[in-house]
Amino acid sequence: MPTIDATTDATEAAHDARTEARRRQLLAAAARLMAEHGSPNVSMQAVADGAGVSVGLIYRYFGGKQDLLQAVIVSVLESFATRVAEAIGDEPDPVRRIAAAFAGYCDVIHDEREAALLAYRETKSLDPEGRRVLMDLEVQTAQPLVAAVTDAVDAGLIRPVNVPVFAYQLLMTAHSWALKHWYFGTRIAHADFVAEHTALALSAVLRPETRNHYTDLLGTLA
Amino acid sequence: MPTIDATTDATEAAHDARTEARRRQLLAAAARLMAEHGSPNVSMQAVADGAGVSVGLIYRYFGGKQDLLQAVIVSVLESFATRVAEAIGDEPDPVRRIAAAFAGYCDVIHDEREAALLAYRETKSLDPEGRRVLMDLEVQTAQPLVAAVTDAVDAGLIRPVNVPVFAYQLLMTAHSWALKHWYFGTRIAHADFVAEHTALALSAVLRPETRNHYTDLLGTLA
DNA sequence: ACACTGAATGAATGCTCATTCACTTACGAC
DNA sequence: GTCGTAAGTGAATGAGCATTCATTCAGTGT
Repeated sequence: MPTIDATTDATEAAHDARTEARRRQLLAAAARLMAEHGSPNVSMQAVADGAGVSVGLIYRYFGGKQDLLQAVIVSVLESFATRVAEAIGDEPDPVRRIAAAFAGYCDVIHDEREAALLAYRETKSLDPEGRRVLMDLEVQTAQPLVAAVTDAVDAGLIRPVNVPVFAYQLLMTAHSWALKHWYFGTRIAHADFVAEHTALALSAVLRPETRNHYTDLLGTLA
Repeated sequence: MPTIDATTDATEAAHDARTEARRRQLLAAAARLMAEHGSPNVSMQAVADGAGVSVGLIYRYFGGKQDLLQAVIVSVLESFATRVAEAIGDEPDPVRRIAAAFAGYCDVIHDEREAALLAYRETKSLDPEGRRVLMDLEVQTAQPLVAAVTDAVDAGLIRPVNVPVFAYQLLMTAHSWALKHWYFGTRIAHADFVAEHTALALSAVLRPETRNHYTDLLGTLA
């Protein structure tokens, strides 16, 4: 039995776990502060204080402020992608899968409104390489929706549309809950917002002969 | 004849004109630089250089950096409002007025893409009072669209919808050309983007019996 | 116990930048 | 021409901040 290897493995695992925890702790503090005040208005000292740690330590985990900001945004987008994937589940009907994916996006945005805005506000100040990563991630996140729309078109359930454009329209609608919360927030409840936009989007593309299968999704537009 | 008053009036007018010109010159330089690099990355020195004046002069025209930023965003939104109002013209058919207003928004956003993004990115760093002003301006800009949708509903041309939500959906779609230009820019021409979204939005809400009046706007969804 | 390794600290460094102000220049009134 | 007022200048000030690094601390193997 390789006792030595086992010990080193165990300690290494413990080490990695602690490192990961620290990293997450720093990211969480940075995300909270940057979402609230904007990255340029948050000093490294403030992040350190927020995490209950000294400034110097941040530099053991991140290359610098730029790197920290990028890591914050990446972690936000990754959590979005994960949650959206979960939300869709295994709905077989492509049209209902569109609705489920859209609702998933909307709910994630609703829960992480400030974080979503952070990504919009601060992306510009990243280096080109960092921006590319974020764009890739976002396109990834949109993939389930694109797939569902493609399936619906292929199955003849909806009229032919420009798939990437239609799918991104839905994505942007979800984002708009965060971007224009000051407007929508006082005019409509989130659940109604989701229902209304689901109905609008589907009403635009459903074929007349398939509309009556989805009256539950069309609401007053049925 | 009040010669003295006339002279003072004339010189005062000339004075005001020069002051206005300077102000615009400074705003233009600031807008260009801030749109490109983001307000926090643009020093007052850089704005001064960009406008070909000295730093100190900026403080004769604006209270400080914060004030300058706010003035830049306000001027951008005001130019948007003006251009949109022009674009709509006097189309009598409410449905076609919706289409015209939407196209107007889209064109303005297309022409001033960077400026539009500036408003999104930097609003957070304004004081609450400044933000309120910007929100008012944006709602003003949306008014023609809200009015057109209201008319269309009242005239029974489209199904009843949540008017402010539907109108803002269109506004956000126009904005999304700027927000996601990295995505749409390589996938669809601007004119096609406008046509596709006009068709989608109208297809969602037009009554079956009125659809055939607007086949030109519905394109492939007719 | 002891030495060793890496985690953690926080004061010191050096830079950038907004803002000020003592001074200069341009210009209209007389 | 010359006086007064307003426009314009740019070096100096001082605050804030990212980043570094000499030092301390804590845990682990022997």
